[in-house]
Amino acid sequence: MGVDRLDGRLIQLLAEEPRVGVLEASRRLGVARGTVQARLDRLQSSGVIRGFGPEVDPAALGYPVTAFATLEIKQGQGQDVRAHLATVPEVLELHTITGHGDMLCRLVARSNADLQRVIDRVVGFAGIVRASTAIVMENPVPLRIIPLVRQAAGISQPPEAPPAGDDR
Amino acid sequence: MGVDRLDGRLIQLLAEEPRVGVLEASRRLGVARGTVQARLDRLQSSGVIRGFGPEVDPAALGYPVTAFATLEIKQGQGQDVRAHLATVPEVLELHTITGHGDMLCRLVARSNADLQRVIDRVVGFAGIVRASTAIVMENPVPLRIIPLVRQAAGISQPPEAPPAGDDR
DNA sequence: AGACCACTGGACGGATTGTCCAATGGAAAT
DNA sequence: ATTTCCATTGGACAATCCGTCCAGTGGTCT
Repeated sequence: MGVDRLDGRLIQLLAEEPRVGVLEASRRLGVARGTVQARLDRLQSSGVIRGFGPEVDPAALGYPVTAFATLEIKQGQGQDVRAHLATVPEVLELHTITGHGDMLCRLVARSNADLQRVIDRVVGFAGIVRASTAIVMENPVPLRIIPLVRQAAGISQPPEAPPAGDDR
Repeated sequence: MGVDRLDGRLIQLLAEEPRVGVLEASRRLGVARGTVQARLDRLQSSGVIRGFGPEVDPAALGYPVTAFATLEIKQGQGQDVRAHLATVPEVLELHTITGHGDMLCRLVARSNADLQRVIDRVVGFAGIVRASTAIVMENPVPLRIIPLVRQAAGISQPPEAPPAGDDR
């Protein structure tokens, strides 16, 4: 039910060079094309790989400001608040977290000033008791999954950060 | 610099059905193939579309628990802490946020018990003064970008929840 | 008017895809 | 040890798509 090394290497390859097709992948991995196709089908049908949708950069769309808002919800208003937040385009994701009816959402805005507008729209809804916002300044580690895939597949982590002489 | 309606529709189409090729997309959108190719090239070179990497589900890899941890960093230890967190596979993303040397990171773990191990590894590093963790219970709005793309492209939002008048 | 640019519709060869097949290998079960 | 099961291999096939040219058209800006 997990992923083995070949799966791991395949996912890694696809992540690094999404353009490679099944045929090219089979050459890179040193296995038959049919094997790669079978693995890919299995990875997708088993849900490990959800899909290959385009990764859009909010900043390039004109929304360079990202922020995380913690919302305190009034008891019993959860459903309504979720529905409300789902209608706000600037809300990129929403989680319910441990705590007294708390939620955490990721927001984007055109500018710091615009963020105020977004927040007003987000919290301008009955059921939201309080909100605290944290603006993102830097993103040292962008959303990634490869290191986890490698670990799950039993592939040793790449010598990226480790200082000393790397490739030689 | 932005995206127009055609760009928006193209991105939306690619997000809904990643399998469609350039040719099929041109048919769906009602434009010439060359146009789609030109738009795609522009969207990618301009950075709006970063790529088409596989979307991997951590849960399917055996990491069904997600959590957000807010870390308070000791002055001047930022770089070291970042390097440290970057080596932890379970750290899916890391942000520096407003506040006194605060950071916010997304973690995953094999179980609630395993989360303790992950947190210990994360905070087990000089420079991290304090950490508070919030476990994700539900994810009402999974990471999405289409609504924002539609807004940026000037496409009216889909009539999903609100059947009649918008927000009134 | 002229220049510029995006889009169109078409063409080309090369490459890839989805889908079959039989044969091989190893591992688990009997 | 023998059988069974399954993943992998290497090959084949037609159909399709890709990357890349091209000339013609329409709209827009100078």
